[in-house]
Amino acid sequence: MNIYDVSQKAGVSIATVSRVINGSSNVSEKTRQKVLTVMKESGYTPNVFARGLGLNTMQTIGIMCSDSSDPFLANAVYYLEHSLRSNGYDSFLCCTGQELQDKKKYLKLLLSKRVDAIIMVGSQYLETSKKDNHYILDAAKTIPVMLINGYLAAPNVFCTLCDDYQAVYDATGRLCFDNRKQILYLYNSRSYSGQQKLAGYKAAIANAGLPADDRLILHCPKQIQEATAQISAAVAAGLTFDAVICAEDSLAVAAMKHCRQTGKQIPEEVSIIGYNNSELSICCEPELTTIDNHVETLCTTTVSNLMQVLGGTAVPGRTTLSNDLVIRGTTRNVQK
Amino acid sequence: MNIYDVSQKAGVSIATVSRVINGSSNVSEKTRQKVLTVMKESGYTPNVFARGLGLNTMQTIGIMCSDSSDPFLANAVYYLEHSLRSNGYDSFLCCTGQELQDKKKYLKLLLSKRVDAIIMVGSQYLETSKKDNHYILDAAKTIPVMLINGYLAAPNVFCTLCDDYQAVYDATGRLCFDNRKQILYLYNSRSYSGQQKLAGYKAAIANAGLPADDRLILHCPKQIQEATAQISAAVAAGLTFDAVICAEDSLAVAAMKHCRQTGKQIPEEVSIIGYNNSELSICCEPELTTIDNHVETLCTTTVSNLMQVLGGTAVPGRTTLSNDLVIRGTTRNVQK
DNA sequence: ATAGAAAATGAAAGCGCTTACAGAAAACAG
DNA sequence: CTGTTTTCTGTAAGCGCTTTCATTTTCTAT
Repeated sequence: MNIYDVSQKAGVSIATVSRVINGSSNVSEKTRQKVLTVMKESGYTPNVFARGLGLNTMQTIGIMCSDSSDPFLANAVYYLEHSLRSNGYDSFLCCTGQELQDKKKYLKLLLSKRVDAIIMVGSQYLETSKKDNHYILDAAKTIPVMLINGYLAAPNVFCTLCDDYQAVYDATGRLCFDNRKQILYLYNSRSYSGQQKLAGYKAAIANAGLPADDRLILHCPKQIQEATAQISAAVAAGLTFDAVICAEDSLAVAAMKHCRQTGKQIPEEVSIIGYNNSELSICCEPELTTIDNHVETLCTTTVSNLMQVLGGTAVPGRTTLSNDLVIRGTTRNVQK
Repeated sequence: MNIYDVSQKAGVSIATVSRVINGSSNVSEKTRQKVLTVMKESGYTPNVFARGLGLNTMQTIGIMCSDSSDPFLANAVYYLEHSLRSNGYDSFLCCTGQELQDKKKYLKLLLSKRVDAIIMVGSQYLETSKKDNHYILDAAKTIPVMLINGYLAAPNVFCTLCDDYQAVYDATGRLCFDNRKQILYLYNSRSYSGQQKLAGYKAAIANAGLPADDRLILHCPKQIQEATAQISAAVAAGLTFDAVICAEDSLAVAAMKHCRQTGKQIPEEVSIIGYNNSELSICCEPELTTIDNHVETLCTTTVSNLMQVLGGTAVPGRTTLSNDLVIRGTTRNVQK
């Protein structure tokens, strides 16, 4: 069943059928109805390939995500897909992993599939070396690139970020206000947003008049068990702390495990703050105080920006959204 | 840059270039190299639309998944994508949600995109009413449909399942062996695999000579907090138990929360077993004994079956894999 | 060398759709 | 009822690729 068959059944030319399919206004109402009826009755679906060949667009957006088993990213992908769909676009998901080479490969793949734009979710897509970001700029020469939680100033690249600096600054400030003196900072990624978070931490420490102590800044693996071991090793080597702020909820869970294993009471002796307000944060006991970065808003904003870009409307290169601190059971004020 | 340009630069006809692209054997080595060089130098990529038009295939598999934020499904999607990719196929992911209408819509969408096959991951795709599964059979008339964790006997439908019945039977048996007498069963989904699990539970209970008590079978929401509330409500209404076996890890976490809130010691007073061996299971304290259903194997097996189907090799309609019980800290033998 | 078989190549006809252009029908004014 | 617009419809030329079929080149065995 192709457009020709439809045109025959409806007694018109294929051009007219095509016009009906594409909603062209140059079709009389009577003809339109006739064609629509035939299409419905015969269950006709236009061939996407032929359509793509003619229009050179597939109404499809490529989504790149480093790891869909990361809860934050999985959620983001979910919201992105839905938001795109409700705007009439389909999506093409790639789970790229962390390797630069793979990212390049998948990006090329998406370009070869002729997607209309690319959304990269996760700051993992920004390499520390500027030269390594070149593959993104290359893609942006062809189609718009949307970056979630990363920032790259370049033409045709549009970024949506949450204000990680401010969020960590505020959260750390709260720990200081609660009279914590040795605030441990756990992080996993050195990405753009990772740097922002760290900067927020440092600024808050300085602002509270606490000494800057690099031993309190600990890089951890993402996996809970490994991270727990890392913390325990640091403690065995002399590290002490009375609060922890983490760049990810999973690290906060690791910190909680460590505390439980070593008998430190939460929140009496140690306050802990996570990041992402993920499912993990309400699995623990006590439940985790954490920073909510509003994944859904992040995603819908990105898609709405993208729609504007595709529609030819100008959009700022960077859109920043704010976060909230969700207070639960792992933080408490201590009397000095 | 199209195939014509390449053919000109290489001094051959477009037919020859096409043969090189498609790895046809009827090209002399010298010509092949010449063409390959030109393609590389000019960065040429074949246009997928034109290619699809000619070949009527896109080398793309549609993946349907009800909710990519579910850790089990997210993992599955990840493994599926990778496995497909390494077999030269791209994938097209749809997060359909639970609504039958949406599932139908997305399935239609995938068909209209001319995917070469469809993988449905999660038993959510099998409705209790047989008529509601008709949309799957319709799709199977056109392209192969692979079902993960669901079973539907139909031509061109191929199912990969883990042996949920046996897994729950064994796990429940172990609780019996540990002298537990009131084994609570928590489940969320009434899907095919959900039914299998429940049947395994009932059979084990019967086999151990314990009385069948429907009050011990509790349907819970998936969300941890809601599930916890549900359990607490049942307990307030008179429910007692000394062991819990769950159809999902999240329900086990909920059970643990309930126990902690009501002061029941795990595993001294209550044993708990989860399902999926997800990240959740090592977040809790003590860590959760759980059933590992080997997502990765499930996915690679499915893809490998699919490749055979696409290659024209016969494949059984059902492939069943076995599970393992991973013993951690939430189970213990009690002396009677 | 040469007939015959095998391998390599090219010309051209689609694949199903969009769209520029031209022509027909309808609408309108006088 | 004619001449002029305006609206609608059809014809045909692509879009970039695959593939059949015919043709040319190369190889093999005599």
